[in-house]
Amino acid sequence: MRKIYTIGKLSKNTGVTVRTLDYYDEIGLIKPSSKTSGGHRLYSEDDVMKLERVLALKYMGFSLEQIKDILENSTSNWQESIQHQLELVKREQERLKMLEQALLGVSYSIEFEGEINWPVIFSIIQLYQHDPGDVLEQYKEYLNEDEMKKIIDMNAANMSEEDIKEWLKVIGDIRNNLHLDPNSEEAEQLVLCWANQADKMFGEDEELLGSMWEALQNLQEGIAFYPMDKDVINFIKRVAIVKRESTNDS
Amino acid sequence: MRKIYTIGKLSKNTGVTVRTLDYYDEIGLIKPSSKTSGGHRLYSEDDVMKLERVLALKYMGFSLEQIKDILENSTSNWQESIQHQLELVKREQERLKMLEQALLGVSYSIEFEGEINWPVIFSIIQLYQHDPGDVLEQYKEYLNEDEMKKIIDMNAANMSEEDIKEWLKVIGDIRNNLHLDPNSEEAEQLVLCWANQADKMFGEDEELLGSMWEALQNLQEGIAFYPMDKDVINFIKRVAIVKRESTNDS
DNA sequence: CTTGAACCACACGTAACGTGTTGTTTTATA
DNA sequence: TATAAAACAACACGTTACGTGTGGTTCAAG
Repeated sequence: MRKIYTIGKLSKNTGVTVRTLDYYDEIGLIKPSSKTSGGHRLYSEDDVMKLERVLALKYMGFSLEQIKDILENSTSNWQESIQHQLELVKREQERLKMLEQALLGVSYSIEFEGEINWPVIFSIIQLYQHDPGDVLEQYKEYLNEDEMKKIIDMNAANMSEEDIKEWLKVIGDIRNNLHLDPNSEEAEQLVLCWANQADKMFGEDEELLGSMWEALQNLQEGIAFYPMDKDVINFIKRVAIVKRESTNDS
Repeated sequence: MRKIYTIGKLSKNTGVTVRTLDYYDEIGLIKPSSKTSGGHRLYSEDDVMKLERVLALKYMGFSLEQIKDILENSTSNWQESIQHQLELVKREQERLKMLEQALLGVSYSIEFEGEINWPVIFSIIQLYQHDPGDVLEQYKEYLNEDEMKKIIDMNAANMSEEDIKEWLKVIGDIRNNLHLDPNSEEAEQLVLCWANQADKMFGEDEELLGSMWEALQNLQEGIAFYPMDKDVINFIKRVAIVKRESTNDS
């Protein structure tokens, strides 16, 4: 009752294309165990089993060369191979997480600026090109471990879609009005909005806000808290100084 | 003060290989804006800017063809492209999550069976080849919405590494002793261990355990709760029946 | 024995370059 | 200014896992 399949039947049964079987034969991965006198390939059930194993390993992300190696060398260390694959998968997941964040950032940036702002995009990408832990590395002079953790958590989970949009809108408004006189009403209004939003995000943790602000001020370039760049920070600083002075005067 | 770069200088400044710039020139993505009389390529600052944009888009996961299209057609819809990329990234993340689970499953399987058990591997892969929601689809006759959710949560988070290993060990033990007489002491002991572990996992929710058990019994093939297959389930069932009868007898 | 379907073998194409070769241009040094 | 060294251009082939297409051959049904 041993079944024998022609390449076409095998293809239909497994969903693998004839060309693929052709290729596997060509690279010596799955050679049919017999042939007709005319040269047509005949696959035994053993061959079918091997094909299924190949497909399983392929699904697991191994290359055909690795699969060949694994199936031929019975001495090969399975656990090692699989742990290696797991490592790769985990790294790729990390990369994709970063990438998703970056894409979201770019999307927000376009939505709120109305056009492509390349420097911002570069900054975002630069920001996400390293590990998530490394992103805050630049602030380590100003923030302690505890504060860093809080900020990471805040970025990841605590902020809702709405919060993010609000935050971006506020900063977008500031970016569009960098030319405003720091003494003007409008400028003060903008910074007030910003301060409110910042308070909302940082909650009651005034100390954290203070440390963060100090860190931001000393930033040389790049963006800090997503779309805030040096220009925005300087604008806020200028307006704040003006306000403090006028408060002192009165 | 307009700077002009030879291909080598540009390569050093941007970290892009000469061959890559060569290729970008060849496919018309970045053509140098001038050349020396001898035919050497000279890149202007505009070219450098374009290169940086290309690199940014490449990081975002676009193909060179898409990039060409995006940069050439200023009418192109950025948001659409980025949302599309986001979709791709999310799908890929889903896939990798599944893959990670499958690899973990295979790893556990090898660890506890000591060798490669291909049917188990096939089952695992089959199990994770669909959406996570679809996995439990086959039980929908026996489980209600609520119960399904509980099980999904349990699989994902509630089980620690230790729990999983315990669970696998228990089932591995049963698999290795399927030949035991259902009346024997050893068999009873094995099933007792299994029941304890199941209780631990399902907590006090006896009802859920009941529904699940019913679902498992009616399973035709494949694996249900990771490494439990029909053989294991039948073994447990047989032992349980023997035990119940002997309890009734006494 | 014919005919249509299945099959084999071969070739070229894909994406984004890496690697290597040969011949030419530029640059630095004597 | 002559020459050697470095940089460069242009081309070709290789990579992965097949898809697509072609022409000739074999198989299975009638």
